[in-house]
Amino acid sequence: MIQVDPREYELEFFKENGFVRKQCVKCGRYFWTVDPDRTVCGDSPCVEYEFIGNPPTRRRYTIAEMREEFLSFFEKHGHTRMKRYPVVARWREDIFLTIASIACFQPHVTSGEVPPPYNPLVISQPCIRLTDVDNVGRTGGRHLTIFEMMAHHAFSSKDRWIYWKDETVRYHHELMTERLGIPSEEISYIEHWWEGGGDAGPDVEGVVRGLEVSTLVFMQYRKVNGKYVELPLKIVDTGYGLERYTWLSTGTASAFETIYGSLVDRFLKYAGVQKPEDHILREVFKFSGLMNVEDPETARKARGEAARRLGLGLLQLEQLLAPIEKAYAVLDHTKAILFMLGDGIVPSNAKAGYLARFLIRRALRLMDEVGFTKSLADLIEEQLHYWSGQFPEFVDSREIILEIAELEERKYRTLLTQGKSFIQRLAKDYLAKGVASLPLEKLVELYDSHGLPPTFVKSVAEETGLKVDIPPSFDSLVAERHSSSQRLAEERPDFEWVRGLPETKALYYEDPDLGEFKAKVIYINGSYVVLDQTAFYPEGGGQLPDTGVIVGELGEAKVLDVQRYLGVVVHKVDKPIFKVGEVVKGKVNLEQRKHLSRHHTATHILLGAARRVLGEHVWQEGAQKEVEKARLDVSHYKRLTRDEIRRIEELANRVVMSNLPVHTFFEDRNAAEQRYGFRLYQGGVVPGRLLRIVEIPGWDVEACGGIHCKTTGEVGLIKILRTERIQDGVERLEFAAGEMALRDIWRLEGMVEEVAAKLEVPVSQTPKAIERLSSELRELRRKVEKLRSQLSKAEIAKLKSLAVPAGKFSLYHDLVEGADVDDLIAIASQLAEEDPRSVVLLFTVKGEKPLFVVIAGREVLNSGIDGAKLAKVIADSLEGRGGGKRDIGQGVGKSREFIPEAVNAVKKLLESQA
RNA sequence: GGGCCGGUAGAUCAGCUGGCAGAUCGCCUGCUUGGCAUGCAGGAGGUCCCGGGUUCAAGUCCCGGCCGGUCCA
Repeated sequence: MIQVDPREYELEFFKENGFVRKQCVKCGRYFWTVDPDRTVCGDSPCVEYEFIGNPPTRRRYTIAEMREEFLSFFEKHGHTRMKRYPVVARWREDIFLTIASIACFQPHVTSGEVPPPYNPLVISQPCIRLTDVDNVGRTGGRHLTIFEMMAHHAFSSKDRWIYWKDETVRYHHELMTERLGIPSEEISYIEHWWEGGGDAGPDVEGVVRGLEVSTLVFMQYRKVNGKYVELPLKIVDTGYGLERYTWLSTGTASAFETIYGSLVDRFLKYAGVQKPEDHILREVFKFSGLMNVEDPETARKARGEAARRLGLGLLQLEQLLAPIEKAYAVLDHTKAILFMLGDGIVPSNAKAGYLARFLIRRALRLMDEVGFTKSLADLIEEQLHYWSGQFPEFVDSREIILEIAELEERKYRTLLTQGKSFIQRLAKDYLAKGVASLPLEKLVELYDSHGLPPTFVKSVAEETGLKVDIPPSFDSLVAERHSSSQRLAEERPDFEWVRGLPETKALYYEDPDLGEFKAKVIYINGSYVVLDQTAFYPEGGGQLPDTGVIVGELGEAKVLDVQRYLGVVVHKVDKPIFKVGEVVKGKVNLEQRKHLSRHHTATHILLGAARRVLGEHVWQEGAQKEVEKARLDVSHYKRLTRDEIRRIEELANRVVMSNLPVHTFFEDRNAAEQRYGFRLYQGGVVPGRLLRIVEIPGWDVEACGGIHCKTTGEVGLIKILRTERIQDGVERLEFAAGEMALRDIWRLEGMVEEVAAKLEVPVSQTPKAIERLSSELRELRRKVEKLRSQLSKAEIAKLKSLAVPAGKFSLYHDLVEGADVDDLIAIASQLAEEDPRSVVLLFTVKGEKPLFVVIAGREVLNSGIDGAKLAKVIADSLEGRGGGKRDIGQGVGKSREFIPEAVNAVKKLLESQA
């Protein structure tokens, strides 16, 4: 803990209103209060939840009422009310989920690069945090995976001062006391230091009757190499827990009754769970502030105290609580899943999609443990209905949300049934081998590779009789398997040297058809040239860079690569023939540029088509535009059907034929976000205050730096070449546009023609011809099979009359021309079985070399001569190689001339066994 | 993005350290029965995912690809 200057917390507001600074006798933290007699901070665990059954507010609130109370309060105080952001943080590359209201404004607003959309502003932002997932349900609602963080934010700079600590606490206090009616002396402000995501600052935590309801953070430092550097902005980052405020106002036993109202009883009914009496729950959850599931000791203490007061045994109490805790967690998880799917996350084995799947599987597991009679989709539908008044946006995507939920449940069920039989087989194997308990390594593998949780493995395996121990360190063992996997970052040339150069004027934006331009060389670094302006498009947005030439006084140099760094365009040329100050002429390969821009515009058209055919959950997950072809990765929860691909293709080509204009323009980030929403960020994170917008009116709008056609008609034919599933939940469309599409059709045509030529039929008859060919092949195979067995029978009959005596055994041998090894094996094995006192040695010839198979009868085997031994002897005589095992020997020799020698060798060997 | 696991008959899967491709269910035929369920006997059904390589010999080992699953960030 760092030493914080106590003056950070000395606010005018505290002084004016008679607050005193005290140190909690229990936890030692400093806090501010108007009650001079207070000795404890008022937070749990120093006190229990005193608001349960005894709310301090003037009246009870519902979630919707509390949210409105908060938003309108700050609106009245000059804050602009903002719409919520999605729970999936598509505008950020460092986190997948929106974990706090301030996350909406990071990194561009908090860094000072982009001004906030409104200042000051107020928002109620749904947030998802999976870090406390194990606590959900057990702590009565203190931990939730999904919650709304109500917040007022103010971003102050030297030029524009909004407000800072004093006003923040004033607002907070006024809301608590005057609006909600909480007595001033019940509110404590605990001094605290906050750090997160590299930013830091002092904060105070607002606490009432044991419940921490708000955190008021004053972000003002950035931590660089362990030192605190002042930020250009002073940021008021508050967090008011909507669910906690509402809970505080109702004083129900747990927060779940407050948040989910009528849903609680419905879910309990579906689960067949009898709710423990209210006084029991109240006693229990009064102590939930003490609990942290990761530390079993705290849980034991909290539950122990509740059990003592209730006069129950600890075990008895835990058993009583287990089902309802799980039902509570299901309530929470299904809401979080609704928001995740509703905001467009497609469950997957990677990225944000994985988090959705993780939570879905956890919900299903809990549902099974409690015994829910409804499906996950049913429960999510109930949630959708329950929240539809406050979040009407989910109603439109209802069908897709439910379909995904059904699909995920089905996948999970298959995993379990298949996993179950897999574990049973495994258990039997181990038991048969005399192993009494499952090796730990196998347990880890079952989870890591097959997704089978250790508790599940244990219950299945122990039914079969195999013991399973789950060590407490299980999770870290899994982590260990993944520790050696860091990939090296892709080598990129270091362009740090451009720092300080003026930004290059981008002629390619002003006129995409500009092929020739004059410019001044302003810097040279080896083979890298920087000009004052350029028409060469640098690589970006998945679009490859332009090529062409730069002509100077000493001649012409090819442009091999073009990159942009800090607004400076760097041209890599093949010959360093320029000097600073020289005026040069650039010539862009417009032919190639045209292909790239067709592919780029086609990508936008296709994305719009995919969204219309597949649904609103479709997002661009990646794209690349090359000269010959391009690819677009989109999120979707199942494989594309042929029909869907056709419909996308058809729709896209209609847009082409409608010849819509393609508008490109720069717009202020906030204005663009308000106007078009987050759909803008298809290509990923885009920095900067101004966004370049590419709009195909009525079809698609994206923030995109690429070069586009001026109308959709210029794109020409769009042809999807193939689709590929690059990971669960992401489909890749490979396509070509314009001339390149034509070329691909030619390529396909060529292939069909080639096939037809080889089949010697017209193109139109190729399918039939192939069908005939393959059925003929099958027919012939059968015939060959039959003939072979006839051959074998004949050979057996022939051999029977040719037995050669060899000591007390006999030897059958022959060279079967035209047979292959499989035939020899069939013949030999039957003969050897019929005559157990024999050895069968058969040859065939492949090329010049003799192949042999040898099989010994049962009694010969008993005498110690087996296939392996025989093969060795034979191979030696043939000067070849061979081997085998007891049942069979085979090998190859150098020349067929040695065959008699080999036969002799075997004969001698048999005779020697007198 | 990375790790791990898997792909064998219509389905579920065996197949060890390379050496004759299997089991169960389902399907077909016959028998048992008044009919059905069942039972018994027989039978059909295979590009061992694809392409290379190693080897006397590859479902098995190695490399590449395709497809599926799963875990982690």
